[in-house]
Amino acid sequence: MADVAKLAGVSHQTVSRVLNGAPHVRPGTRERVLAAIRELDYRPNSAARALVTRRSQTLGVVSFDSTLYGPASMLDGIERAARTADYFVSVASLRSLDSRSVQEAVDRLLDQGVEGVVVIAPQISAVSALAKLSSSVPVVAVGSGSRSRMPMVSFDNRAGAEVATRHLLDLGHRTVHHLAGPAGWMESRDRQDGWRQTLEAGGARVPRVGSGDWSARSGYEAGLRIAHDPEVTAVFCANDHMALGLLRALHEAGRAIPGEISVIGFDDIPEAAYFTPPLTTVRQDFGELGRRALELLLEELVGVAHTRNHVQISPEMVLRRSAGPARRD
Amino acid sequence: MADVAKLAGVSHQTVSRVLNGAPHVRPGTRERVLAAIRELDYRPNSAARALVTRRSQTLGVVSFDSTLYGPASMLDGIERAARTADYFVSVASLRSLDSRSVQEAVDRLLDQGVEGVVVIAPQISAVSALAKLSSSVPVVAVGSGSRSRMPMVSFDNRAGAEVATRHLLDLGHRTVHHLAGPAGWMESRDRQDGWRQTLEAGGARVPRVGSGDWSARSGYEAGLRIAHDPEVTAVFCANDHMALGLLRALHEAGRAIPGEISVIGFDDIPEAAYFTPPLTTVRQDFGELGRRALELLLEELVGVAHTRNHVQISPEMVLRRSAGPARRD
DNA sequence: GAGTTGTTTGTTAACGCTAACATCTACGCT
DNA sequence: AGCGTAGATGTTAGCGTTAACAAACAACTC
Repeated sequence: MADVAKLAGVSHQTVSRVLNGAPHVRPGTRERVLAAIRELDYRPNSAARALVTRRSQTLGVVSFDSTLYGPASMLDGIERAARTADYFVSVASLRSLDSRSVQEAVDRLLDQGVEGVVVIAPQISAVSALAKLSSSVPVVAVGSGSRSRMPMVSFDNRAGAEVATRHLLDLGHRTVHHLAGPAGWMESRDRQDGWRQTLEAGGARVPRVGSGDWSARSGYEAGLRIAHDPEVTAVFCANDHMALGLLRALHEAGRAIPGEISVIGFDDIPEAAYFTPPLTTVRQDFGELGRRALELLLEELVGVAHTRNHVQISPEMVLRRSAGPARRD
Repeated sequence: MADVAKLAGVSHQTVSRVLNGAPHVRPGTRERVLAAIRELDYRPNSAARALVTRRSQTLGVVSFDSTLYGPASMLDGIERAARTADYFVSVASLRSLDSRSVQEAVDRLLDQGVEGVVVIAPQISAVSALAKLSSSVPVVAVGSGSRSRMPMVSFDNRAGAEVATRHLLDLGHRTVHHLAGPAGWMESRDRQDGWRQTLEAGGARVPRVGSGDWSARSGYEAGLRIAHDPEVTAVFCANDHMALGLLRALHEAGRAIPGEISVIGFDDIPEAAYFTPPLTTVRQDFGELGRRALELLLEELVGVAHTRNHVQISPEMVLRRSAGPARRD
């Protein structure tokens, strides 16, 4: 910076002024400084700036399995939003979701000097870990739906489950089976609750729930178990991947979809439209979720009075061909 | 830090010494300092440290569409590897893949003071942008396969295409059609080259290639076009998503798979095993790829003599049910 | 023309840390 | 005892930036 100042014939402070767009710099001077900067290919040192301003311009994201479509999309949305707000994004992905790991990841980020943290951690344990995390910086959770006091943005999983279940009931199915996600996940719980409530409200019998681990494999295994159960005419799966596995198992067992069994998923992953048959599902806009999370974090950062601590986004049903009317026999 | 020093009754330099594990600190003193650190919940300021050491402990990753399974997995692999090497990772995702965007993203990262950059940028234009990028820090490209001088790690896409094509030929198919990826991508080009060479080596006719944009939708559209072409008995798709769309279109047209048409994909995404039918494909271990890229970057960072500038990983064929023997009629 | 105001620039002092050197102790050797 | 040596600690000076203040100058006002 001293070099630039010398070349432009001004003091280093004036250089700093043009860099930061401070007022009261004569246009001619500004030009000379800019020219010197280009000439020397000068880049301000962010560490020095961070040291004196006490702002790192960096936000942290801790993510669980960023290989999955949901987390990856949220991360993407967060990054995009952060960039437009002129922040950098540093990621820390978790190996496992116990509260120690979450703590550790947040610590790591804090050590780096992030100004705020977004946690993509849908497990109940993770959120409770966060709740007791006395962080020096704002933290917002995303993708979960707990009732904790922590700021968070999530989908209305319950409402999503309701429309899916209702849709099936309206199609004439006597009841709807449910393939839930793994225990401990907020999404699993809320979707299951929504499903159950809808069944009860509709006066339908509530069958035993199966559960998987979100993977297609686990959906397949569940499918094997129910394929020959004549009771089952409609299944609401907690996510599309499991629905895919279920479809596969049903297909192998020779069951017609939706002729004999209707299936609805959750997420609307890009592939869902090309399953056999194309999957009726509940769409979540993960990118939007990430964006909103960052928005909320930014608000906390500037200390806006808590307008709204929880943001909920409504899911939207996508009708395709895997769900149809119940057979009248 | 001064507070810690005072509490422990030592100088700030001694605190620095225990923080950095410097030798010549009496165990008793170290204990007192550690206790003071815990007591005050002190965290070293990374900006100050970066300023004086000139090392940010941060690596940058620029990624194209981190929503896709491949990039997301690589990012994940990179992050994990970076963490074990005690680096932070900062991400910048691109909107588009023109050379200006790449330039911009790398600049952004550089402004932040990263010590090195991994670019997940499979487009030819991106790599050529990198080549002329005179960066002050090491850069490695990943997932591509150009012949440029830039350090990079990639899959041997050509070899992958060869085994897939050969497999189909060995199954008795007179020739193999190809559904290529979009123009401008290194993966598209290399896979297509591998396919073509194998056909030529086997004395088979080289049919016209179709091409998609990696999406299931584009695969579906291509499928619609070839579904009624009796010439087509085997298709090698440049990725699994397009294969999924193709499968769908073929299914709708009533073509039996693999009875009438065999299909092979590329990537082995987690869902591939549950397609209808389960997809024979070529597996890429994206996580491994990311890890290796980081390894290479780390080597550059410590200035190891260029042992090997290009790392290539061999893909592996995964046999499932979508490819079978040609009908003898 | 002296005082007042506003614009433009420069000077100095941090920010929190580590590197380099300086100092002080304890110990062993002759 | 005197000296050298190594270990343990302290002191000082930066790293590159911005904040706060100071100074110089121009343009007004009355």
